[in-house]
Amino acid sequence: MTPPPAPSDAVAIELNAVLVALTANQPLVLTLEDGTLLPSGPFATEHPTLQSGLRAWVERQTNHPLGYVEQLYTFADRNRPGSDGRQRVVSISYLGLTRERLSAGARDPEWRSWYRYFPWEDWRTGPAPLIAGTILPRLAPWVDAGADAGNRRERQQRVEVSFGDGRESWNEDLVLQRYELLYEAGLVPEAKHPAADPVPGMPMRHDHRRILATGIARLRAKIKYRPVFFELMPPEFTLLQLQRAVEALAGRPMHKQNFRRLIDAQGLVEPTGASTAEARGRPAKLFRFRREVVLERAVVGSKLPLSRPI
Amino acid sequence: MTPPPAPSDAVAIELNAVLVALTANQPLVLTLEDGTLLPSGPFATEHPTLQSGLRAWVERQTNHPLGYVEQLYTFADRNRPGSDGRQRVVSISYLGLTRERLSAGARDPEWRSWYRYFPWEDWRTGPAPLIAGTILPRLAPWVDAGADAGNRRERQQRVEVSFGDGRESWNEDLVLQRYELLYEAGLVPEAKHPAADPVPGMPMRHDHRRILATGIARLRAKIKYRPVFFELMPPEFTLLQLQRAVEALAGRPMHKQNFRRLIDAQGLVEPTGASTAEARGRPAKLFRFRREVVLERAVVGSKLPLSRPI
DNA sequence: TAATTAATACTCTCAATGAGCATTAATGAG
DNA sequence: CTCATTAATGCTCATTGAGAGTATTAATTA
Repeated sequence: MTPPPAPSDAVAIELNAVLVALTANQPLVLTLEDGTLLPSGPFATEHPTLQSGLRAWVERQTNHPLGYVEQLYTFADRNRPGSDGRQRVVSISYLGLTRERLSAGARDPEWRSWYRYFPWEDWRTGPAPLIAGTILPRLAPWVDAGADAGNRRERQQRVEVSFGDGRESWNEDLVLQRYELLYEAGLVPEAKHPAADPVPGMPMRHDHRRILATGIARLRAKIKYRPVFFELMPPEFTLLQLQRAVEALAGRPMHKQNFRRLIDAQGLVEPTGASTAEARGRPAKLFRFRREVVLERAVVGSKLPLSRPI
Repeated sequence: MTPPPAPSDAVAIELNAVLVALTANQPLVLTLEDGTLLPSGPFATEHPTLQSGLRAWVERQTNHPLGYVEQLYTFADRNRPGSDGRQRVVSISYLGLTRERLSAGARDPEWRSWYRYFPWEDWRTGPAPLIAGTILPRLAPWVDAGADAGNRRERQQRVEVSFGDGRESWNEDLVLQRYELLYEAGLVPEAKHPAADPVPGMPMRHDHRRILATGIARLRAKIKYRPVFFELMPPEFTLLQLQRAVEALAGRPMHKQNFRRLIDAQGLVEPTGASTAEARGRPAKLFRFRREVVLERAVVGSKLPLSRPI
């Protein structure tokens, strides 16, 4: 029962990073090689911890501090191609939020909107037409191709939960489930037996688009109970800019008055006193985040009918 | 910018498991070596994925299927003792839920209540007296020993967020934060410079108590939006047994009527028709879970002021 | 038949959420 | 100077869910 840990066969540790920034209301992710790869590199042994290794490596590359880092997932499911099959790759992926972007217009590395990879995830101007127009019709034959009635029912249910009906009942957190569904149905080029005519959305090499989906899903879930979007904003910003930023991440439009009510109720920001003089109309007041509240906001809501302890 | 992945120096992959079961309203965790270790073992290269490796290994040991598996965290922060310092250990930890327990009364492996390791986490019969009686008084000097006023304020805030005032405002999800706070304050034996007289609660070797805290925290958070406690219950159970099970995990008492209202509203269970004939009074009806709803229940609630997409 | 245990039936309050309508404020273009 | 333009506010309203409490009914066994 207690097998003493022994060295495995040859193993390479690889770090993958989903680095997110925001510019002009677009959620950006750092990519390499013409947008086909996420930044990744070997884990250098001189670093005491994985996070410090990642942080050092990213900051050296981008010349900007990494505001927030969070581990995403560890995969160990593939072998290094070209090796004799015993060289296993363990890839540990991270989500990182950063405020500034690298040299603009660079070709490699390049910041790209994540909606280029997941066009069906952008519901900011209403339901993504891609879903009702293309995805649901393409998924229908896959549902019908289920082995038996039970399998078909299960597939149907998965489609409904992930994509809804294409017009309402959209859950923006299910980014990974949606990608995996399309993968299984062979509708993305990365699939094992891809359809000749995949669904729109740029693919990536290896499992990098899957890792990106994991990162987006994690971030979308996180902003609901922790104000991590702090790390993506400039030091001063208007409330409308903040709203647009959250909308860019969540992929959904928000109700302006309610958004302000919420931000206000949580005491997340304070006015700097200054205003913008952007365009024609009334200038917007500038705000900054109140760093102090970050700690307080560790509180989360519960969905269980708790009793007050006696 | 794109360093080609290369094999690291010698690396050993180790799997750690937090295996949870429930008996007699106690949340149990599988331990080894007189309760000082979590089950762990090397990652065998013949397994295609990490999860299948863990699953196979656990099921071989316990002769019971593993109902639910979830990755917890990957640590790579220590070196194998006795090696030349280049042999790095990457430990990947998992949470697993299982329905049945291994041979009862066995000494090793042994199922133990997790509240032996974290006695302050059990608020089922009211605030854990340990907190107001011992922990808060012992943390006070640590707060006062902060380097400067700002540091002291930050420490004070961390104590308040993690432990509340010891009587109310308890957030049961912050298991890991609380353990880490005690660790930093030197109040657990595992700390780097432990106090001569640590706080009650059984320690573990290496960082295993930390991993256990991570698992408990994850499970407590999860049951609020996904009915994973399915996997811990016998095939048939009464609603009161179910309530006691959830209370055991959450470490808090619940309001009976509201608990039933919630279970009912979600359509999680259906009556089997049978009843128990346990003790004196009215027998309780037996229920079973409706497996069908697991998929549907992927829906989560949002805390952002979303607008209905146009 | 009474004690015992489990299960129900309701009610009430409070806070949060999603939504809508209307109005005020401060600019720059002309 | 005034007017279109953009941003910000002020309110109201309905609905829902959570937390809590009181009282009553049901089915057993000692």
